[in-house]
Amino acid sequence: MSWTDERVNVLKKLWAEGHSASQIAKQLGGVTRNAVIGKVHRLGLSGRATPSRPVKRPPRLARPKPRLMPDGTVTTPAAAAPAPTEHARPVERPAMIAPLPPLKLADGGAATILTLRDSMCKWPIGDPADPKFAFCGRKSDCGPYCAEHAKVAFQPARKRDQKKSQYDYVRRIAG
DNA sequence: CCCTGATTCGC
DNA sequence: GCGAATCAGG
Repeated sequence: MSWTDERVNVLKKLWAEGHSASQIAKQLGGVTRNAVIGKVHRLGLSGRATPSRPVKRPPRLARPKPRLMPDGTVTTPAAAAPAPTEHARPVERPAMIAPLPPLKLADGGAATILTLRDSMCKWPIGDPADPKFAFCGRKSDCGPYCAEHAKVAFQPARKRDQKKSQYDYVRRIAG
C-alpha cells in the first residue's frame, strides 16, 4: 500500500480526532502502526493533545544490533554488551532471614548473579554488598522462588487492625 | 503482558 | 519518503 492523497487525508482526520496510531493503521489497512507514526512525523503533525508525554528523553544511542542483510550476511556494528538478561534484583532484603542456606552448586559455590539461571530460586541470601552474597538457587517451578521461599515471599498481607490481631498474633507464635 | 508515541536508519 | 526495529514509558 502507498500513501495516496486519500489515505493521507484519512490519516490526518483520524489523527486529529485523537485515534491512536494502531487504530488508524487498523482502519486504513495494509499498514502497521509504525508506518502510521512514521507518516505522522513526516507530515509534521506529531504533537496533539497528548495526555501522557511530559517526559523528555535524552537522545537515543545508536542501535547496536546485528542486522541480517538480504544476501545473508550479518553485520554487527559493535560488540554489544553481553547483558545476560539478569532480571534478578533483590529489591528489598527480607527482614527475616531465610531458614534455607544457599544451594550448593556443582562447583561447590552458591548461586550468584552470574550463575543464577532462569528456573532457579531468586531468593537473596546475605548482604548484597557482601562478596559472599548469593541466591537460594533451588528449583523455582512456577515463580521466582522455590516452594519454601515462595511461602515467605507471597504471604498474604497482614491485617492492620492491631487491636484485634494482637491476641491472634500471640496465639500464632505460641503455636 | 498489553498498550502508547518517538526515534533511528537501512532501504 | 518509507517503515521495521527499538526505545521509553503508561
